[in-house]
Amino acid sequence: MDRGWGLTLDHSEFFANKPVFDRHRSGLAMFPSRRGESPEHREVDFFAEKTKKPLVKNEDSNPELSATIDFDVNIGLQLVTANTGSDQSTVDDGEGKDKRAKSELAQLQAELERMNVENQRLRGMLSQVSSNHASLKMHLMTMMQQKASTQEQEVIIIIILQIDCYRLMMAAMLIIVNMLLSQITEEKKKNGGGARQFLALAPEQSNSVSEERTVSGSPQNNLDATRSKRSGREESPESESWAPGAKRLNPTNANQQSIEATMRKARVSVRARSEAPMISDGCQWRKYGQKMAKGNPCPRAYYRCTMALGCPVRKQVQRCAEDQTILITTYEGTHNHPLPPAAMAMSSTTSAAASMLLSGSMPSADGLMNPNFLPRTILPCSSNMATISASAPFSTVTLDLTQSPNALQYQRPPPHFQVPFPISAPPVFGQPLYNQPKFSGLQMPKSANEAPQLPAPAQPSFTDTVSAATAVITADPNFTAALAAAISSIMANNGNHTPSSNNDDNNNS
DNA sequence: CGAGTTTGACCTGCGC
DNA sequence: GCGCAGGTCAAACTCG
Repeated sequence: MDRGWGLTLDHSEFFANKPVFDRHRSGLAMFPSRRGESPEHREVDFFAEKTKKPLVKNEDSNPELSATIDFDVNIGLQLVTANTGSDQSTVDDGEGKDKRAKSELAQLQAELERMNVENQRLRGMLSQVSSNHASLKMHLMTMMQQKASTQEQEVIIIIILQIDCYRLMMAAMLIIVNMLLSQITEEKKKNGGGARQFLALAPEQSNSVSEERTVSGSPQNNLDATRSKRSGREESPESESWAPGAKRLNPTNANQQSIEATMRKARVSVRARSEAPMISDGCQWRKYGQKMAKGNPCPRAYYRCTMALGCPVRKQVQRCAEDQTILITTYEGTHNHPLPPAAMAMSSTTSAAASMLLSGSMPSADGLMNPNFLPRTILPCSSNMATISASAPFSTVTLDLTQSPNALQYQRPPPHFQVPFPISAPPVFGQPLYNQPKFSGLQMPKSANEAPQLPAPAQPSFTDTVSAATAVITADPNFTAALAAAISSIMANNGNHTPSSNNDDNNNS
């Protein structure tokens, strides 16, 4: 069955005042599935109301600018990735299987062609957006420095930042298409059955494939069986999520556990400078072990979440061997309980990143999720800021928050490191940018009536300031989390068109 | 006394 | 099969 992938970037919702860390609300809101709407609503006019207005008075004189402003993007991909109709194939006889396999193959080929087309389109669009973005930005800055009033300057700053954000979101979409494309190509190479293997990765799918994989006596199963013998704790229902190798063959559990087994393999590593022994991420942790790791004089500490009984989330904390001021925190698993606001962003980031890896079908995702691709694609203008990388064999997404030289000077200096989570005021997408606490460095006015405090000569130049503000956004874990959550929402939407039945972690993140 | 930490032992996976 | 490294367990310990 086809499922609307919902890669529609609705302008009004994009600016809606919604927290972006709630995948049910904001994540989906950022990329709502609009299957019932008319085609014109599926189109994205990036700067429809905001920038087509004559905020820039002489835009007509700049063809590049006009081109940018009139840039329409239709990203309603209509990608077909689900296979609810073929779920019963595993119980069919051989002939039925053949027919079904051929049908699926044909479907995949058609899908591949469609995605190739979309991929090319998106690449072209991204290239055009990037190019136009640069010239528009330069043009705006020139204007601002020359003749704009202070109020216009304020508006221009916001426009510039929003343009940056749009561009980043578009890059993220391109990544998604690339990932799917890569997956399908890979599975096609492997031939027939692989298609369903890929499709089965999505949550709430039919159980046949996952069940097969779970039933097989994997080493993980043996491990868990052994552990269950050793410790009664692991046999509690809550603990089964942490022991993903299924002990029972209940189809739903088997499927869920198979997914969780994969999720468990996905890790999210956060690198941040901190003098504190552990970053404060809003969760309660209990240390359960410590080990000396090879090649690192600093011990690695093992923590598990104690906010709920049987919460499967664990984390490892270790200082970087090369630079011991850098604290590396690696998260694993998804919380099975409500989180305090302070913990939501990190949880959202980790679960979203895990979802990215999950839907990326590790082996085939290597080409796309290599350490260079994501940073350059998602954060082309701030590659030295927050970076995301994926590395084999542990499928780890790394958020590197350590290299944030100038821009982060504008943030408040953290006396005790804490990942900042102004949940009620998510950056970029929800509220006016100048209301964001992070923008204190910009010295923006609190309201439009106030005269903005222009940078004094002794302060950084305006160009620096805008770059800094942009960098702050992109380096902000909230932005990263928002972006990851958005991607994750799309992934989840792809695999499951009944959001109400989605994973529990959606409620928590 | 309960909750959290420490630490040595144990188990598993993996490379040789 | 063996040894190594990573990960986990659980008894002993500490602290409020």
